[in-house]
Amino acid sequence: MEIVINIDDPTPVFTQLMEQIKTAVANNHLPEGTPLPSIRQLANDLEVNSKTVAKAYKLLERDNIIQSRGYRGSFVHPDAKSHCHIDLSQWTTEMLTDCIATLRAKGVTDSEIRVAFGSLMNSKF
Amino acid sequence: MEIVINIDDPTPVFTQLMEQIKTAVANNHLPEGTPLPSIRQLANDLEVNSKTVAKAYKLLERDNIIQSRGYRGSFVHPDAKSHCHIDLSQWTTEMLTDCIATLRAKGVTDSEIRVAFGSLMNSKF
DNA sequence: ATATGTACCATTACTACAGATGGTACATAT
DNA sequence: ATATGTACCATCTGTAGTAATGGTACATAT
Repeated sequence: MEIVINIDDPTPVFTQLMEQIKTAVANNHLPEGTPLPSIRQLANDLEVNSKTVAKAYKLLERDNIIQSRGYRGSFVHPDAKSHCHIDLSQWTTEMLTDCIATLRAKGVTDSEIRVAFGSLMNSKF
Repeated sequence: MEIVINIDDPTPVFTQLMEQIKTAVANNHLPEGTPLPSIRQLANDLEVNSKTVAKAYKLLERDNIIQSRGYRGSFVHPDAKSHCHIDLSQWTTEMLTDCIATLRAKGVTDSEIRVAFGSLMNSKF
C-alpha cells in the first residue's frame, strides 16, 4: 500500500488521501478488515499534519470505507467494497445541479443564489 | 414617494431600494404605470452611485415590478401589484433549504456542500 | 444639447471560507 | 511508558465573492 501526496496538485491533501485509499479498497489492495496505518504514523510518513489525515479518515469512516476503533486503530470497513462505489460527493453534485438549474431557469441571479445559499449555510439548521 | 437609505443598516443599498419600492407598490403609493425617477436622478438624490440604483431597477424589472422603456424612463409595471407578492428570493430560499436539508440528512458535511456548490456556480451552465 | 436605460471597463473594502498547520488534552488500551 | 482515535483551542495563507464606487460609451429620443 503506497500513498503519494502531490503538493503541486491543486487537489487538497485530504482529498488525495481519500481517493487513494478508496481506490486501493476497490482494487482489492486493501481487503476488508485490513488495519490501516495510524493517523499519526501516516501523517509522519507523508510529512503532513495529523489533523489532515484525521480529516480524511473521518470522512472515509462516514462513507463506510473504513472503521475507527479508538485505541485499537483504524481498519478497512467489513463492507467497504460495497460502499466505496457509493459516491456521496457525486450525489451531492447532482442534487445541487438540479436545484441551481431550476433557480436559474426562473431568472434568479447567480449572485442572489449565492447570497441565499450563504445565509442558509450560516443559520445552522 | 420617499426613499430613505440607512447606511448604518447592514442591508445592502440596492436591497433597501428594492424593498422600499416594492412596499410602495404594494401599499398603492405607486400605482401601476407611475413613472419612477430616473436612475441618475434617484442616485443623485440619495447620494449613491447610479450603478447601485441601476442594479435595483434591473432586479425589480426582472421581478415584473417595474418596466424600463429606454430613453422614456422607468415605470411601475402594469401588473406590478400581482407580481410584488411573488417573492422570488423567498422561493429561492425554500428551494435551497430543501436541498441543503436533504444533503445534511445524508451526512454530507457543510464544507462539502459549500465546495460542491462553489464548483457548480463557477462552471457556467 | 440634454436625458433615458444600458453595457462595458475598472478598482476598492469587506467578508467568509477552505485548507493546512500546530498545540494540548482526554479516555482507553497494550 | 507508549500508542490509539478524538476533541478542543488557535493561527495563517490564499481564494473568491459581494457591495459599491467611478469612468466611458452607445442608441434613442425630446
